[in-house]
Amino acid sequence: MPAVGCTVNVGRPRAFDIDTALEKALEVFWRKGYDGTSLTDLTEAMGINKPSLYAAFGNKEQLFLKAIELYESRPCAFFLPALEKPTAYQVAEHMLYGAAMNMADQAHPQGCVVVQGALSCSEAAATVKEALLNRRVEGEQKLRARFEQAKLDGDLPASADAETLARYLGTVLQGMAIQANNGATSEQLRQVAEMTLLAFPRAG
Amino acid sequence: MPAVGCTVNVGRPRAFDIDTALEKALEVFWRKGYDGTSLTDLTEAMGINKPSLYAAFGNKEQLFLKAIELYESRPCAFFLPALEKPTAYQVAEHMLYGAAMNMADQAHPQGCVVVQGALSCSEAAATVKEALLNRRVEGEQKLRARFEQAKLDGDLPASADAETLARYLGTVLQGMAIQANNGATSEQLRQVAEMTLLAFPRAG
DNA sequence: AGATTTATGTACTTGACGGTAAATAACCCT
DNA sequence: AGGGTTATTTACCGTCAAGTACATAAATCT
Repeated sequence: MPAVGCTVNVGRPRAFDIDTALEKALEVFWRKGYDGTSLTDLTEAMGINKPSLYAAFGNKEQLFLKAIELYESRPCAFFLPALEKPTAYQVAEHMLYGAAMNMADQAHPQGCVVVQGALSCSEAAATVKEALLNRRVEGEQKLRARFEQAKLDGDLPASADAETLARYLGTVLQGMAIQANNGATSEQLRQVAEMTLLAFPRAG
Repeated sequence: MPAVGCTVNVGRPRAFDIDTALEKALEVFWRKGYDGTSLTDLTEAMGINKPSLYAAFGNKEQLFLKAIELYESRPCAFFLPALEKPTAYQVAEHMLYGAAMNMADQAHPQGCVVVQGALSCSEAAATVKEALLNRRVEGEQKLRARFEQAKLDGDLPASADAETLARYLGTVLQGMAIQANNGATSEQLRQVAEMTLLAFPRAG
């Protein structure tokens, strides 16, 4: 008897790597959005056929949600480390420069799948739209919490409005996603980051 | 014989108002995006059936492009007047406050159809995606040209980088569209506008 | 009044969509 | 070697997509 609650090595082995397949799916969703991506787009990119996709990922919606998780853990991995920088200004700095570098990176589609994956969409995409919206809002809440902490730490003036700072930063970051779609380069986004920081309070 | 080159009043008259039908179409495209909008969505919102839609507007793509023209002439009418303000700073000010007011306005869908109408989309939407991208880039070029003029006028320092200023402003404006989709209020966007202006150079 | 012209309503075509049934293939375990 | 289990392949389902043919209705022109 195999160990309980453990995936046993029984049955025909999967012929594809589930992680690289998910990466491929993410790339398609990123370029085409949820509504714009068909199952045929997905299966072609992933190199598998539909029953394999459904067996491994559930359905289109669940596949998308899993792709988003992958996105946050890898292509968009600059976000969380930036939060841990010692001062609010450095947090903003790393976040903005990280985004500038990342969003125009030619190694993957431009922009941010959390912004552009299901912004305006059909009713069929309502769930994923909501999921993306929540991620955007949560990201900003994390920024806000970080800036509240910075006020306690004294590296933001007590008069600073953490919520507005977070929203300002979120606005620029999300705007950068559109800019990257417009064809802006990393260098051009870096200049935007620089300007953005001019409005950012420095010391307590 | 009727006047040459003039639409004559012959045949059964159209039973719907073509402008209000276009307004309705714009609203649907705005909320659902190009890929997310079906002809059924359109005909229901417009109160007509498909042959009338095709006779009046060509097809889905042409209808979308006409809706965008309407958008720029009406819901997004703050853009061009802002360009005519006397100084670069005032241009930025009016643009940002106009956007803050407009994008979260509950009288129509939130955000900006030029940003969210076909950001990530299917190949079928390639033409409209391109059209929207061009509009975004052209808007920024107009800003840039206005700021170049401001340097000549002396209300921007000669050292100012008109292109970067325009891109910074474009980034925030486009970011505001996402924010409005996130549920941000006009007041919250106004605060973002205020912060944005802190980075904007004032006098020569 | 009758011919002409244009819009409308119904019904249809073709193809793509998301999703699945059933048969077969490849592995592990005893 | 054979049974149990899981993945793959092929073919399919029902639905809805965009777009259209055709008959009919409502106006103008002569």
